[in-house]
Amino acid sequence: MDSKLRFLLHKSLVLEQTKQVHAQLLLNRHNHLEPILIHQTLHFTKDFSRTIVNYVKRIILKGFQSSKVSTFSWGCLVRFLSQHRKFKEAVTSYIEMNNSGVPPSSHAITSVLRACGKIESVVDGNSVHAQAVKSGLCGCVYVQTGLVGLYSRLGYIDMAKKAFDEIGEKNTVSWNSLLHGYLESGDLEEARRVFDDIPVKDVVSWNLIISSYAKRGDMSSSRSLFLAMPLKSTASWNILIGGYVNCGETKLARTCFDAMPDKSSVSWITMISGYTKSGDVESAEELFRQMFKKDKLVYDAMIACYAQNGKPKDALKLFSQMLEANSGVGLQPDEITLSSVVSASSQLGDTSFGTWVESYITEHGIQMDDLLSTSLIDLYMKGGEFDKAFKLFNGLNKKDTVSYSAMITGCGINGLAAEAIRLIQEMIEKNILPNQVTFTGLLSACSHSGLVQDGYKCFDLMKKYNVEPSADHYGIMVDMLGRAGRLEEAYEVINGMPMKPNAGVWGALLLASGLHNSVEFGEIACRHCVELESDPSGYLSHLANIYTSVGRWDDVRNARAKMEEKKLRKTLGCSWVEGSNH
DNA sequence: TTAGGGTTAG
Repeated sequence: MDSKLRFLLHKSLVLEQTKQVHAQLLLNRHNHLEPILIHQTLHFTKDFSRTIVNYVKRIILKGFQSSKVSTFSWGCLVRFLSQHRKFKEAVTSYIEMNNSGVPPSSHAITSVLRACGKIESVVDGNSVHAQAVKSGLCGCVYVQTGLVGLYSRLGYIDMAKKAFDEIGEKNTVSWNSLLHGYLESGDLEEARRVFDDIPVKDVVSWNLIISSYAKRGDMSSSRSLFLAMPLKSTASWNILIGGYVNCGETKLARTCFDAMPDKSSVSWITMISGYTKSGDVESAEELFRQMFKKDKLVYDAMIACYAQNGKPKDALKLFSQMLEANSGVGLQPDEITLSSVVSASSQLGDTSFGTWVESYITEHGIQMDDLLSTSLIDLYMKGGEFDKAFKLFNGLNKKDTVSYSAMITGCGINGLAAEAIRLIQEMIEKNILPNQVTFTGLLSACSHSGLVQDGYKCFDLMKKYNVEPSADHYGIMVDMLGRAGRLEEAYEVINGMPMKPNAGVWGALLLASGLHNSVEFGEIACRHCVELESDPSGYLSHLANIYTSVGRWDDVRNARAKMEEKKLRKTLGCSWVEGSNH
């Protein structure tokens, strides 16, 4: 029986099988095999699964007879969490292990050190270091290398160097961790020296240095090192692609993508995100379609692509496909998926979705982080559910420019100008710098509430914080002055613009001219709008309305005739193009 | 030890 079970345990198990085998173990009183079951299950689980974590945790918390076994099992769990990027949970589980008096294994220590580095927790990192010393595991190369990695990531390069020097037999990983430290600290010269000193360079050594140049936007150095390296891994290619994507060189990125021999999921995602940034949704879709096996991150990337490029309906459609287990996909969304999805529903103005997301989060144990909260804040503010928005806002771990901007924008839409002004004052006091988005929200708050004085003040504030006003910001100013009937002033603002006014700016003046029946400014604004836009009928009809309001019937007829003429020309143009195709 | 997915406007 024992051997049969052991055989079963060597196979890859999905949760249902784990449960069955576990039941059999218990039935046959083979409890001593539970740790192996845990190990195998976690070892073979490719995609992160919360149900598996919970299941394993239940077994562990029940307790084992020997502390050695407990150490082993906890180590497996902490490593699993850290490997699947659940760093906070890895640290929490490690602490839980400590609290139950189980001594750490070197596996647990190295995994938790990595996690501490990733979440940049100095306090936790230090206490793990102290424990490693106490438990005598500091002589282990892996643990020592883990310490180099931790301090490198935390930015304590001197500590990293010290830990590195203490390693008796340094392996390439130890060297790479130190290299990483110098790269992180921005000391390229020393990094280069370390790189040259590495006795046996592996792909990671090369990849680290290549990626440092790529991150700096120095693609020519990155590329020449890439060409010089002896054996390229998929990661090397991906770094190069990512570098080009970050510089906006989508075409060069695509060339690399097409040239690389073995594409990984990362390659596809990087390329899709490149198209997302350049706004080329079709190309992203094409890649997504071509992908054979789509993992969760690819779905995330594609949903984000839709959400970021003004296609919220497509984002939600893909999200529901992702959830559908019977379509063969059935992937679990996490906080990252949901933040895009919430953003999409916000664009559609569907507040009810926020409630759904919040209950989904509690039901599935998803951790709500600041980015997801921010997208919910945006959603609730736009839907006028201020209490919910403020509650989330006050609960943020770290308020930043984006979350403040979401609040201010929401205030702007709902006419809460005073609140918007209070918020920007608060953020400035906290040294959180406003950006273009913040000011768009703030100015439109003033505009919607008719607070011209405050609007000017806010506009001046832009200079103070080195935010270059865009044409849109001028547009809001024009809108604000125009609504207040100060058309002359609005026109002056347009003439004072450092850039060419766009149709939005002139459109704001035209709208205001309509509100205040000004033929003079209406004509000027309309003329510019017609020049700038391919379809002028809306502008012309607006002008016609202004003529109507002051009883200039000849002009009304003229304007309408012009509209007909343009419409006709457009139709003729279209049919000519169509005709030439045949 | 390297490479991939997220939030605010228009």
